[in-house]
Amino acid sequence: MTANAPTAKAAALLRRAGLRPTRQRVALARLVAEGGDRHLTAERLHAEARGAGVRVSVATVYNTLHRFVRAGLLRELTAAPGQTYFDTNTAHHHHFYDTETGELTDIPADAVALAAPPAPPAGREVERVDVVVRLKKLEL
Amino acid sequence: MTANAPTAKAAALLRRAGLRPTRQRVALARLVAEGGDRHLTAERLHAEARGAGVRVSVATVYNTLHRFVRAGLLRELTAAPGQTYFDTNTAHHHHFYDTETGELTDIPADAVALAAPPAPPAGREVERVDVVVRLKKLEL
DNA sequence: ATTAGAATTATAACGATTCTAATCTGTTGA
DNA sequence: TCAACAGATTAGAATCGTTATAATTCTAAT
Repeated sequence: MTANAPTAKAAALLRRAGLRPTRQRVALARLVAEGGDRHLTAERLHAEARGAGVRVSVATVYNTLHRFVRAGLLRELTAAPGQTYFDTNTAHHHHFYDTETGELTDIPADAVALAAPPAPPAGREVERVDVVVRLKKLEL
Repeated sequence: MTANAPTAKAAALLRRAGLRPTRQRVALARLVAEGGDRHLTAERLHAEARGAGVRVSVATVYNTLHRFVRAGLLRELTAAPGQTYFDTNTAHHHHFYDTETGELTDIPADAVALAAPPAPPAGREVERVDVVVRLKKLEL
């Protein structure tokens, strides 16, 4: 039996990002990478990990998610108060936010054209531009 | 001595909005109206009220802010997790968000031109589009 | 004045997140 | 190979902003 391939890949990914490939990080990286494009909460990822038989604490899930963000593996996303989403799609794009369900859906970056906004104040530069299209129930 | 004019104005505003002009609401409405365009937190408004000698509980500040939002007197604003801002400028506009300080600054609506985004899913319509330009410290 | 309904309150509860301090693990280099 | 140190993980407590509860106090209309 050779070494587990997806695990080795995840470990390599972590090493490249300058993160020690611990058991927990490798497991979380795999769940993140293999889940396709989606908008994860810490709670959800924790539940998935536990469900997959990975022993990991909430604190570690939070720490790891934040490290992944700093490493560019995830993007933090604020659409609603009291819920931080982690977007596995790190490419430039925007979101629909359904105010009824709390669901987030991607909008391709090129579907939203932006004119140049005012220059940022002194000593600051634009990190990124987030567009959130808030959806409500259709009223007749 | 005639009746206090700003107080009477605030009471009339509340009545027009279908809200009973209680002592607390009148005081909060005055603080909101007289503070100019800004981005308030519940905590800040509570502190201002207490500082102005108004006896009001946090619960009432939250209730009142939400009622003001429903009445169109304020706009709720989500830019960072764990902090809900209430914008006294209810006109259509966007924001700079300073990731260092948490400070919000207005961007006029016409400074950001949007191409039509994809059609919303069935049964939904666009409530509004929020653009947040996230600022970071200038790197050399 | 009375009264009914609405608003306010203190306090407890809540969910999401972070902190703490102890324990464990991965890596390095002898 | 293994000792040792820095870094990572942990359970659990603590903290944050916010909301619920249930009793009390107002407001407005009679």
